[in-house]
Amino acid sequence: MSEFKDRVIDIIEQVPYGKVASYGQIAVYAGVPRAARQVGWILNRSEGKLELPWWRIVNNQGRISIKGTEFNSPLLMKNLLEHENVDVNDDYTFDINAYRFRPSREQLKQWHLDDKYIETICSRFGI
DNA sequence: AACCTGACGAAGA
DNA sequence: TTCTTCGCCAGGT
Repeated sequence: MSEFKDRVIDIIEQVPYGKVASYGQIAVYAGVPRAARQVGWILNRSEGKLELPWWRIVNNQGRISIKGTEFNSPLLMKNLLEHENVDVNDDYTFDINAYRFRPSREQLKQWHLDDKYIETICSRFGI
């Protein structure tokens, strides 16, 4: 779990300004396709402790789905995204595909994933 | 120990 | 299209 967590954190740090990635996307890049839930768990538990662009990680439906803690809230997340020119609707939805982070093949290779797996990802996300 | 609950999401039915 | 199931797995009760 520790290795997976390290990978998740490393990848999230690389989601650029003005872009977003889904929990499932991060899980895929970290090498465990169905661990979206763990990604959410890691973010939830690391809030306030790590310097991560946590507001750029959203659900795959294009909706802000956090509940909110003393460190964050859906509104704060919305404001941070809008500050990066991501157009978020009042109901916390937005066009995720318009802003989705699409790593290059070079970037995917950097995350120590085997070539076959990378091909699967590329075809799935159209890279 | 058993069971529940998530900042999730793909696959079936 | 909407609803359920299940993978994933740490923490709480």
